[in-house]
Amino acid sequence: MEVIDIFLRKLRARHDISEAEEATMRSVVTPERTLRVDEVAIRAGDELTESTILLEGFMCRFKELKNGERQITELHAAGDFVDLHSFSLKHLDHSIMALTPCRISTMPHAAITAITEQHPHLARVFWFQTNLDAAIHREWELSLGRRSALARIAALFCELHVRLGIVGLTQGGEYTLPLTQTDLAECLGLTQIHVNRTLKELRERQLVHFRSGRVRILDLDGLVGVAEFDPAYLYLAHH
Amino acid sequence: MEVIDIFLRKLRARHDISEAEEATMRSVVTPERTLRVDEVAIRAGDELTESTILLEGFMCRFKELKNGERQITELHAAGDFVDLHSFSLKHLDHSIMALTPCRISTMPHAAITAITEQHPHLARVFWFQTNLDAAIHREWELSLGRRSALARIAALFCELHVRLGIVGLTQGGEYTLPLTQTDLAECLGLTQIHVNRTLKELRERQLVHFRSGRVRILDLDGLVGVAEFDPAYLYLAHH
DNA sequence: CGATAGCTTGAGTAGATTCAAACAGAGTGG
DNA sequence: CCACTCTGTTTGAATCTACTCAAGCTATCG
Repeated sequence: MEVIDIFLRKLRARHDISEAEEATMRSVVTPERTLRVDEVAIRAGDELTESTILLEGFMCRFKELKNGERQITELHAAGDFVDLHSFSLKHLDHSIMALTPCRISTMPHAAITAITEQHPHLARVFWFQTNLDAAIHREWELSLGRRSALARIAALFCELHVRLGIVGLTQGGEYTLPLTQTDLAECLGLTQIHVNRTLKELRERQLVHFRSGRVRILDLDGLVGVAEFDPAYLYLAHH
Repeated sequence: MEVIDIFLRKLRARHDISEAEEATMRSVVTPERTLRVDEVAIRAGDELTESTILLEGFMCRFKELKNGERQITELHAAGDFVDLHSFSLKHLDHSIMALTPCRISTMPHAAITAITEQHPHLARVFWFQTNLDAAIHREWELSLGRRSALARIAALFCELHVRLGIVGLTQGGEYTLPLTQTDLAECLGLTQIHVNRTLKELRERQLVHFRSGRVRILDLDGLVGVAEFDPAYLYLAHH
């Protein structure tokens, strides 16, 4: 499979991308490279001149407090433009790291400038993608601020089920998610221990099974109900 | 004072805006109108054809759970483009309401399309503004997920001190913030009662006073310390 | 086979919530 | 002008969700 196919698949889940636009993007991406587990790809504050496209694996954006506590603010899956926002921000207020081994490619900011000036539609598509990240942030704020631990985990599993489904990374109600319970805890604003207990409850309620890096949804309706999950914030309803 | 001066002041805090760009924006904004307290200006899901600029007062974006619990995901102050993201999203996943009486103006999406195609620099400025909202969302995720109640309130007061300072709405360490404790609770993922107790503690520690809609910072360094507030996420340093 | 990372469980605790009640201030109508 | 109401604030007591500390378990890997 060609390098950035999965990236195009993600864009096409929400937009019509022409052959010409596709060709333009293909022509400006750099050769892929790999990241090790826990490798910090982008450090808060660094001056950036290119944006990263995730082709395989899971990455995350995170912020930290002085005591070492970490909050993951968004999970990234294959196909995501993980730091497109650095194009206009120039440096980031947070860091981005690999949670699993990853393959990535990049798009130089100079190329993005050219694209946005020559392809107004693509400019709006890119802008949309960063707005989508913001929408995910807002949904996570709702989880962190108001959802119970049980609903929080349920909502995260629902979100990933949809997002991974778009790019063909689900098998029915199952998908690979090679994160530790500690990683999940850092997404959810909980402790690893409480995540463990809550996963047990989700399992006992026959809603979802999380084991050795794989999510098996046993009762999607039930899970959606517990989470009060409404996928509207993922903006998939086509235009 | 001219209608959208405060909006331009906010943009100019982070970007150079030319006379021509200013003139273009002035020519496309609609006459101002007012909102009552608690008036929902934009309802989740509505098809939108214009974006709203807040000229005076406080508004918020929020999401709700079925039991009526509400999470405010961002506060908006005078000068903010409260739903610029609706330009590319077309409808929103959340609602936006007035927390105080407000004066607003709007910019039609058709005008924004024209601006972005004819003024590439302004296009990037607008994109930047939505990325700034996302940065604020991320910082709030950190608060909601990892900060204690005390640090959370402190961080919010620090953020507003900076954001209101940009547009000239602070008087030294003081500013007007006509929100109820319930409003604050909905920003912070806490109950009103716990907000009340925590405000008391901030007062007793001589860090900040919040009373009848006014914030008086007594010890800015102390407040910043408690919050671990780093204004980097507000992107004021460079252009 | 020991070392390490990750998962599981138990016991005790703390931070925040719920429920309840009272108080303060602003606005309204008799 | 006072009684009344409404909204918002304050405080107390009891409770609960999630956290901390501690220990043991499991699987993997050199």
